[in-house]
Amino acid sequence: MEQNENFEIGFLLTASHEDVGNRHELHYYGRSLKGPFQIIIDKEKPVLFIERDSSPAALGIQYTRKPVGLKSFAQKEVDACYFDRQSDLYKFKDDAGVRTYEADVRTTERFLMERFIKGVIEFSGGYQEENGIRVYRNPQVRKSERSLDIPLSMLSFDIETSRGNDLYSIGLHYKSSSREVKRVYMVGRDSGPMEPGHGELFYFPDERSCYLQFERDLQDLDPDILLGWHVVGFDMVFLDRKCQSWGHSLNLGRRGTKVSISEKMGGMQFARIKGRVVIDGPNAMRAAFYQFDSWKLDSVANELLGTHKDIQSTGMEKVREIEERFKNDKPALAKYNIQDCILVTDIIEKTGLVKLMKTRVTLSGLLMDRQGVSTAAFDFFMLPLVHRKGLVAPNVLDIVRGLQATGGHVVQPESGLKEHVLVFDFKSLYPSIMMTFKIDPYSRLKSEINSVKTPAGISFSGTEHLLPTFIGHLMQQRQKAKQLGDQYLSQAIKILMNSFYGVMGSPGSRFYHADLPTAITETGQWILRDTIEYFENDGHQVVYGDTDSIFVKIPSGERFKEKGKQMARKANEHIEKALRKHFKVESKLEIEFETYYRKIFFPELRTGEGGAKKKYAGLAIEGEGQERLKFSGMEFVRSDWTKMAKEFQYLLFDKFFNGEDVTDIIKQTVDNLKEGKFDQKLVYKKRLSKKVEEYTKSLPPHVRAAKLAIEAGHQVDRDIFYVYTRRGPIPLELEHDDLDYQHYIDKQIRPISEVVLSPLELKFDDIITGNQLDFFL
DNA sequence: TAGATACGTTGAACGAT
DNA sequence: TCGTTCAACGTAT
Repeated sequence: MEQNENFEIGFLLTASHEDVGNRHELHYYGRSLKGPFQIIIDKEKPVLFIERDSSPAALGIQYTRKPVGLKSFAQKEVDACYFDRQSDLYKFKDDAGVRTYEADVRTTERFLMERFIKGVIEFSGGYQEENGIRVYRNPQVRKSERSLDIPLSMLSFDIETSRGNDLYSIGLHYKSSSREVKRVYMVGRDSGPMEPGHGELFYFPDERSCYLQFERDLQDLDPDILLGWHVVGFDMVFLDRKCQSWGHSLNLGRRGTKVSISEKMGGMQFARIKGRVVIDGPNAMRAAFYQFDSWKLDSVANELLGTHKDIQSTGMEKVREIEERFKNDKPALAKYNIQDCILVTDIIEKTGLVKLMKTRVTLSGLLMDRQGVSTAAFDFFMLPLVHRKGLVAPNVLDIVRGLQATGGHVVQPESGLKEHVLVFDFKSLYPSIMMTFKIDPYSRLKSEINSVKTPAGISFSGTEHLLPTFIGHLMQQRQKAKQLGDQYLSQAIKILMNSFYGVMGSPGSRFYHADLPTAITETGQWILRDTIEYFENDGHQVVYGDTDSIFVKIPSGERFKEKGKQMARKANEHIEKALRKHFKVESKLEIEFETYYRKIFFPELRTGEGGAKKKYAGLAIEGEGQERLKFSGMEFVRSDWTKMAKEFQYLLFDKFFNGEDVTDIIKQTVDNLKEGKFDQKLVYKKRLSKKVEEYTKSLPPHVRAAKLAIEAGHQVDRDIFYVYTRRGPIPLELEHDDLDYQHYIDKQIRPISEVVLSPLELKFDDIITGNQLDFFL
């Protein structure tokens, strides 16, 4: 314990690097209990590897070539080349004319991973106070065994602008464990304060002085996290352009450093900020698997917090209202502005997103702004370990794609209604297959040592492996987290574990090899088929299955919970025996009883014969015996069907499962539609996967709608909302009084109805025209 | 600032009538 | 006008 006394423990927020003259510096920013700190390392040289027998062209670049006792995956000896500057390494990689290895590994990450530092760092040494922050140059650093949950301060901001290029105001909401600040910076003549309780309002004669005060205050508050809603793509881009026009730069980083904004693929913007993590609400929430019908701030706030924005209108109307308030009621605009900032803070706090992100950092080692780059997380774990096994990995660009792997096995169900069906699930199927058969990139290379053969005939070393041990630890840790009720840790582990299979199967990873995903999925297929066969031999009917799940019919009158548990136990015993017998491996698989459906319905394929895969609706019995309708793959769960259609499908199946007449609800829905009662529920939503101009091969309805919206001067982002009128698809932003009810009958109500009508031998047209009476005559 | 494959459905586009 | 193919999207796992 004493040895810890000189070491400070902190949490890393950002990492960057820069060539300073002839040196290369790594810059880490973080926060400890003593406050924010910066660590500068200038003793870590950028490195890549080249084959021993290669002769790089002379480029006039200084570097040191050294033998290091490492080999490539193909067993070629390599030398390390150390460069003074990162730019020299890049030039060498591109122009030296020799194959390089690991030239694309970031030096900032290499430094951390080789020391097993995952977000939490211990450091010791002298520091200098610069720009109000403690700066350590080349301190002693080491990984930490201690856990650290340090509170981070957040600053949410939002700008209001005119339709054109005028800045109206900037709102700021700062929150730390000890302090809260609400301020609005407004351009224009003093028009009095905000309503009491909403914060301070300051006026400035021009945009420049308004922004500069905001920037000074932000630097003064010095938050760890910058928050906002589309804050990068809108607010920062706007302010950056303004700053440029003033000959200034957007200095929102720590120590007054500037924000650099770059364009990603697909037109999305990315902001690099030293010392502060940017959390852009919608992106961050999507990355944590949140789903909302609409990602507008108002909708998300409403669903999550039950609150509403001060201005609820959207599009042109909203802009007009903002302009109106700016002209006539600046305090009201300020109130709107600050409330948006606060909403974002509240949403992020409510979701626990920061806590989840921090937890993910401590598991993967990737800092907060790199979460979601699964390949990088895999590198962070794997690279230091393969180095210690004497190997270096290839560059990602040198990876060649092999044969595409097959996926999971899906059973085609018989269509129609079934009763008393139990669903069994393999827990983390792919990770447990990797553990059972010791599948990872390293064990593939060492397959001749204590070979284990998978059902696909691909071999791995049963003893020389790295990932299976890690997965084992993660699974244990997850179990513990669940017991302790730590949902963030549990979720973070799940995300990480689930990424391994995808990474090994992606040519975007340096550890890709076609044999890895193939071995995993084909083993999955073997196990699923074998287990289905087991259930059938045991006298049960298997009605459906997909990848890691099996749907089994049981006789009526059984106590389903006991029956399910007992069947799962016996199936596990069977699997254990089967894997030992066929492959001489110890099973790490676990199948468990998941759901009891008192009734479950598999629809007929609309395009083809037989029951559709990946689609069903069921009446599940939950814990205390409550009934619940569940839908999988059906229109009810699809975001591109209208609200009317989804509500209709729910009611329809509710009746259907309870053996009630379904014709009434169908007729009623059509009548209500025609009477205009659903006019608010007829909106389609679809994603634009590329820019509108790039749709050249065909012009689907949602793109036509988007085009109209853009022509009318509306801003269209990722999702387009539209309705069908007698003129065709029209974006929600434009006039749409002439709704085409016949379209909605034919394209929404009819297909959903027919799924349950055809097994009842009823015809949709007869029902809505009233002809179904003939049937009873 | 690249995790995977399997699958169903819709409507446009296209070619043959 | 009809049947077929294909682009596009969203979903299950």
